[in-house]
Amino acid sequence: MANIREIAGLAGVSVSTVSRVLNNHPYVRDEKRQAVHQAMERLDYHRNLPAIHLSKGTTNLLGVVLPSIEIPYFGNIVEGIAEEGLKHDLQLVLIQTNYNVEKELEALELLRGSLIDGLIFTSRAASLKIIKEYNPHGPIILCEDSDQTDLPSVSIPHEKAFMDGLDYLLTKGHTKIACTLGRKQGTNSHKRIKAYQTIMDKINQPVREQWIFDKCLTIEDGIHLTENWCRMTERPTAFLVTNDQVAAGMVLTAKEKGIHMPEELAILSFDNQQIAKAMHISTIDIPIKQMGKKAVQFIQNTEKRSKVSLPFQLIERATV
Amino acid sequence: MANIREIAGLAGVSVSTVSRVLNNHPYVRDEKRQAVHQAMERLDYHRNLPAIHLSKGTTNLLGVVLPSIEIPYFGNIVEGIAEEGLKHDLQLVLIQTNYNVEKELEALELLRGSLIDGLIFTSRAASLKIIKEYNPHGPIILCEDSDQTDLPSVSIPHEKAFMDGLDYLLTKGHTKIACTLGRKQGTNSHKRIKAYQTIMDKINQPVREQWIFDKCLTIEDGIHLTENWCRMTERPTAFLVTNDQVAAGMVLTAKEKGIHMPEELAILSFDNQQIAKAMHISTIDIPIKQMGKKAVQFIQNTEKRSKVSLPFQLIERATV
DNA sequence: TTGTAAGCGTTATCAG
DNA sequence: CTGATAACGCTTACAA
Repeated sequence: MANIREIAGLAGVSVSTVSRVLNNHPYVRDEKRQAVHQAMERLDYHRNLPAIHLSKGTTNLLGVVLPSIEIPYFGNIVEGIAEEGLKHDLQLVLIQTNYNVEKELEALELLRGSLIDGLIFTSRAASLKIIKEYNPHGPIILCEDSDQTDLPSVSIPHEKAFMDGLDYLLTKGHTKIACTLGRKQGTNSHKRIKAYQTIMDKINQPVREQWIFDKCLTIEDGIHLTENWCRMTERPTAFLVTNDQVAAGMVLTAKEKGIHMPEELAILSFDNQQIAKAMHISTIDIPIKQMGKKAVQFIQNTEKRSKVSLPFQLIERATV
Repeated sequence: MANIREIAGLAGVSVSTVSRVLNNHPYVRDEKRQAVHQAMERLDYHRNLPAIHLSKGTTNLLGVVLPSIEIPYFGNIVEGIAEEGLKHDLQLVLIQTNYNVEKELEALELLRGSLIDGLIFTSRAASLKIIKEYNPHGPIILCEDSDQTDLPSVSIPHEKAFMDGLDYLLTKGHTKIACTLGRKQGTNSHKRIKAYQTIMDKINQPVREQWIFDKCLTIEDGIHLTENWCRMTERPTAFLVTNDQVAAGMVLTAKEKGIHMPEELAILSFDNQQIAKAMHISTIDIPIKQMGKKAVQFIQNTEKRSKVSLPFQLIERATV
């Protein structure tokens, strides 16, 4: 693999000149520029990225932490990040964690080790305190409804959205409402739980712990949930669930069991993916891709606010 | 950011010694090792990855080319790659292409530029000829049912699988069979088309070009397809479709329109994702994750064959 | 066991 | 406009 020095030799110029033409600097006489180009052609020259990275101190690589790529929500964020990243010539390094703190630390070490210029957490298990310690090494963006302002964050207002969802169920006559979460420990889930408690208080309903279902993320989970619901002695009449996948699983199973929807069982979910539209599931639209894009804009310093709150929208369909 | 030289100075040893303890080399007296560790602690030392990469000539970074992360099939492959990559301490660099050849070339340039040690094409638009040219710069693996042997490939035997699927539809009494593809130009699609032609010939049916639907990948596509089907003058009684998403869209719409399945319209798909099970869709299971894993094993030289053919399995459910 | 020194391939400063 | 030359931070012969 020819290097810049060999090019310089063959072209009869100095390495600096070669570097200049490589980086499209002005102030290079055209003859020399041509000579360099020819030499590069002749020796089939191609730049060595790690060398450039070392010399420059930056890599144009962006780290993305996500629990699992198979959960559409995260896939969508990545899609948004990729789309916006493309504009800024950024490549993505994916760190799949399954909410394993160790893996998240590895991602942070990539930042500290200067392999990536910035890091986006689509979700996290590690504590904010730890994450913040890495901030000096590069921008870190959180895709969550965060109250702190040390780290930029982008999200919809989950508490408000969850309250709106519950209110909607209320107006439809439901008071016995259950809900599901993806991961109770998450920031977004905390907001959702808070909203749940607020509304239950407001309508003088007890907060039944067993009506807050944790770890519900997939169609499969939705199926089990409906089966579960059938066996319950005291049954909620409505569910506000994690995402459209869970809702889909619930709806499919409910239909099979001849459960009347939405009279007997109403379901409202989050995300508004294709599947929700196809199955006429009432849902709260989240601009997921947009979140990814905004996150990149934070990295690029295009976005100056420390917290961006994106709009959500309730979509009325057939399941409520 | 402290570097190896400063550590050496503080610890009273040479840089080589520091490097040795950094890389767990033997032949370092314990005292010195301790001293180095202390110095690293004191100066909060952390290695600089690009420097290591430049020096070593490798990066432990693996490139993954995929059209879109939102198509579950590709997401699954990536999941498999990530899982297996984890074992070998590989990080993933994602290159989303939307079948844009330019983007694929960029990925190949990352390989040539020594940023990634290997590259996996989960699918491709670029010609084999071009891709092969980059092989000297690192291993390139194709996730497709390829006939060439210059580049390692991993796939199910698509022609056989498609024929089996068609045969199955035949045994169920269907002769007027249509099919859908994700992208006609793809290698896998070619195999599928070939199988389609073979079987249609065998049963003396014409190959109706308008019964081969291209660009069918999503639930939405499936919905349109059924709507389309309703308007057709001559209707197929069965579809062998790209994937479970398309099938799901078709089934949902068919049910809404009161179309009798499988009598009036039978559907067989590929992949066997959660949604297929949930909706009782008959499908041909593909070990997608396994494909990703095998691809990584190729990169790691764990797999010596040039072509790996994985088993598929027809899953009988309610739509045929 | 340990140290010296020569890379790895660029960029960037500074003098001309 | 151009060229020396010193970084960038680490690995790895080779010697000792």
